[in-house]
Amino acid sequence: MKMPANSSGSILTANTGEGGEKNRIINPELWQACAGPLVNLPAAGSHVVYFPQGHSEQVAASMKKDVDAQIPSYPNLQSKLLCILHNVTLHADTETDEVYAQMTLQPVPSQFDRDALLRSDLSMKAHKPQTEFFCKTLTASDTSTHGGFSVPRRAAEKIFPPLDFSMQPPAQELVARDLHDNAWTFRHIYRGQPKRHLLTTGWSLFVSGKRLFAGDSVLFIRDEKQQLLLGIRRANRQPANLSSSVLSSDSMHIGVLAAAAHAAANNTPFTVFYNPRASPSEFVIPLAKYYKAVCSNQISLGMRFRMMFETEESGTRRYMGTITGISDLDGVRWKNSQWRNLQVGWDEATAGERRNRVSIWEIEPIT
Amino acid sequence: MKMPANSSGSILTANTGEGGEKNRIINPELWQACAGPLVNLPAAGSHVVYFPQGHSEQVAASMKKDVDAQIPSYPNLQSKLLCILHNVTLHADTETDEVYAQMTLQPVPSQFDRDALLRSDLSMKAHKPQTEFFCKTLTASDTSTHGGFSVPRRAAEKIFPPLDFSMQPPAQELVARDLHDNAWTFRHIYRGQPKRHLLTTGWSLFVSGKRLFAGDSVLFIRDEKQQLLLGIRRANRQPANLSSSVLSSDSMHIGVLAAAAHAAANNTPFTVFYNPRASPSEFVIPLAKYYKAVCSNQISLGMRFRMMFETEESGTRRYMGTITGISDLDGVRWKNSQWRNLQVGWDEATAGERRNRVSIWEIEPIT
DNA sequence: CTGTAGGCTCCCGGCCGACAA
DNA sequence: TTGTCGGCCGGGAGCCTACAG
Repeated sequence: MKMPANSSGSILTANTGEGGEKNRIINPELWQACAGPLVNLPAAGSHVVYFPQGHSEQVAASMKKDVDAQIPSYPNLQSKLLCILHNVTLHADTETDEVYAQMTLQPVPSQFDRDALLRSDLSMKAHKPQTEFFCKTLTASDTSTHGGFSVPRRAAEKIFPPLDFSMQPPAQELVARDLHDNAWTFRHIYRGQPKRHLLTTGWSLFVSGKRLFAGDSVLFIRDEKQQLLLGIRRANRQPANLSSSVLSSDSMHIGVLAAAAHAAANNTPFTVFYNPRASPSEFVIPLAKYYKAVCSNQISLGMRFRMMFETEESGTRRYMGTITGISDLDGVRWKNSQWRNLQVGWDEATAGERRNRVSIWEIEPIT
Repeated sequence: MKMPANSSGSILTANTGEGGEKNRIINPELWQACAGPLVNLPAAGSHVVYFPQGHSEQVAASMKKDVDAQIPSYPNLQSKLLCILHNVTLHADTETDEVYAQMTLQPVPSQFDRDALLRSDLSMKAHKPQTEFFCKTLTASDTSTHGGFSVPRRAAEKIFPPLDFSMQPPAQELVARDLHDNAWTFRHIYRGQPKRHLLTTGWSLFVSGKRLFAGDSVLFIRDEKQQLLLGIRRANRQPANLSSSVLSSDSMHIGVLAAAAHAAANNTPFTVFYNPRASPSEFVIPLAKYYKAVCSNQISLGMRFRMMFETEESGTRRYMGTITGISDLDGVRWKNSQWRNLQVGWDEATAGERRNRVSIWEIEPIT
């Protein structure tokens, strides 16, 4: 297991995977765009708090299977581990383009470390401004074999190179690279009555190559070098890697807990995968963020708060809610855990899909 | 976790998976045909020997990643566990059609149990005769969009319903069901100069639907009800589920060992997946087969033996070899393990791809 | 007996504007 | 502003035979 010494470096270091992925750097801006606006990975070298319970939840979500009563509890494994984050690498599944991050964590004795807190704090402030970016959910027409892709006007004007309007009709060839650095070329044309931006030749190859369907999203960004990049986000349709056919979900859950327990007992490094779009919540939290929330938020029943959510088109908006209870999510295995121990209600009735349990560092109290 | 009482029943019980797979019975004959002629699952209710080391090897093979030195050793976990096999269910990956079996094992105190041995013995004798079956490796022409599928003459005559040769040309519609019980229809026609059997209309849909390429194999069988079934076997091409993006391979290996260790310590059931075409060797061995080998085979250096292998077209043949050494495969974690502790050489020089380590129950000594 | 290639047909992939939400 | 449809053209999917190994 490698453990590079660059604990400073950039916020996101992209790198090769465990398996076959060639030695290819994943573009961090594109990864971030695919992961969504709420995702903010902690910096390599900083201190973090790791929640095995949350990790287990991600496994459950990926397998579409709840934690089984068979799973032994690990009485020596605490509900949170203070760790140093040695390494963060960005990845994308070669088959599905699903983005995920690999993190190497090493538990450290949990004595207060002012220096660690400061460094963690620094990494948090480094949240980059959103790059030039647009995201569109594909319509039936966009994905049918009958035609091309209808580009939203603003998107085309903001992201694509300007067309030469002296041509009749104005058109150009676009080249955009995906997470695996594959180049896709499209004919971009401005035509029709009324006039509109369209991607024609090359588009259907992309749709079939990525196996996209109506409801999936495509996003374009322009990176710092003015290069055009594109990524995809699949709709939350069912057929995920349901059962991996390699390991039972029980063994997976046990693997998560046993690996963390072993690492905690020996203060040795261990590796986790964080899958931002599969997981309901981040389970590796910057130490500074954690401390800030725990120290400053005085939690009480009836307390009002705001919380960020991602919108349909990859924006953010805040919803307001009220704390209705404080209790263990799992009183048997994880007693007195802070993982989603706040029961909440939401102001807006449409909030059916929002979670009814959150952790303290996810919310902003209203002062 | 269910634990049905039918410890007698049929050799192979097919059932639903952990995850979403609908409540669908996988046809045991088709599963067996896809798994290959050497695969012989132990019967539910019988006693087996489970080798965590072999299980770990399967995980490594599935991830294309060797076991890492980071994995803690489980000193309390023996290299073999005597278990009762509560349940065996057959599965096929919804995406790839890869066949695998889920087994529920429960460790039992390892005292000799004559009754268990007998029952295990019974299950072994029940090896069914091969059903009517053919298997063909797809050629470039079979998979090109230019044409259909050329059916080997003997195969068509043995498996397909007879054609009405009064027609000009003789033709019929075939319906065959795959592992997921999806029906595929093909036009079967006998034409050309010289005459031959071909599948035309419908064939290309099947090829693209299953994402088959030249080198992959397709197989047809007729089950007891004279129904036509078809399965596929992919060539050993690289892009497997390299990294699952859910769990690090370290955690997977730990999960395998920790689950087995926990089950062994408490005599509670645990679940494993056996993937016949990914794994180099079976790691759940019928107790009778194990005992027979251990008791009757007097192993010595220089001993001659035969061993079964699968041929190109899903037949079997024996190769001869000599035992060249007896030693631990992994002297650190698995001392004195019988898992592939025999080093061997093969008579035929072309045996480059054959393994140089085997376990005692895989070979037949030459008397 | 069966793999590949050439020929031929026609279906549907894919580009267009019309129209309406 | 943009989703869907009807029109329409051309390339390639797919059925056939010929030929060779």
